[in-house]
Amino acid sequence: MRRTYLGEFEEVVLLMVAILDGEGYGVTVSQALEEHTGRIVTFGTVHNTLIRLEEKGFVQSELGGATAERGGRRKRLFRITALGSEALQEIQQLRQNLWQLLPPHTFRLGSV
Amino acid sequence: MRRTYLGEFEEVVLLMVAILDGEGYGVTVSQALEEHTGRIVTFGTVHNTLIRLEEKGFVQSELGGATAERGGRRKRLFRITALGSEALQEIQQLRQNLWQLLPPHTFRLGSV
DNA sequence: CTCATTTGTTCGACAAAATAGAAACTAATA
DNA sequence: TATTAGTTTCTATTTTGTCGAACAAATGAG
Repeated sequence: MRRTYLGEFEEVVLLMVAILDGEGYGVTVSQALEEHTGRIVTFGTVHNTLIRLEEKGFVQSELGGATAERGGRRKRLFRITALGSEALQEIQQLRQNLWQLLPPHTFRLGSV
Repeated sequence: MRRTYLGEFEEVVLLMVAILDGEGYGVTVSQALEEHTGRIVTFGTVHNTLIRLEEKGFVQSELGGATAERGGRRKRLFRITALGSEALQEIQQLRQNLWQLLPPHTFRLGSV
């Protein structure tokens, strides 16, 4: 099946990583996700997705240095790769094109 | 997993159904898909997705009348429902908002 | 110095979606 | 009426999406 596409959730998470611009890790991504999309998911969910994105080469991660804050394990910070932003652009472009092709009445009230 | 979101592929297929404007069924949707996205999938793949979309209430189907063509079983024609077009708009709107938040340098050459 | 607490990460499991391939139907026509 | 082209449906497998809990490290309190 050799898929290379971005899944639905993967895409949103990738977008969040890009938005967080280097400050993204399990916790911040979950928060941003909730804040911007209203979607609530567990860390595990986010982290698994992050790992899968990394396997696909869409993000890169590294352990952050020791924090100054109280307690806490070292963060694994994620950032988007060139491949990742290409994938994002590609899929967005494709959808944009498809939207152009929609018959105008599709979104009139009471279309069904 | 109690999902209500549109999956990645589901969304593209839903878009195709809307574009085909009442003429969409297994074969035409696969063709349109290939034509517009370059993505090649089997009828079975498309049909399964169509059925799932119908279960979710995003499309509606009915059997077409007897064809005049050489043979062939009656077609099951699909069209998008109001709920379907709402879902489409909602997810597109959300992504549009997220794109606004992307830091400008995300798409500069050599960003990684 | 050691240990409970805090803040994170990772693992294991499983449901749903994506996908392929082939079987089963159906109706027009030779 | 047997053939056959055009479609739908069934079955099986891989990926994604999702959760819950186990595990790990840094710090401050005693």
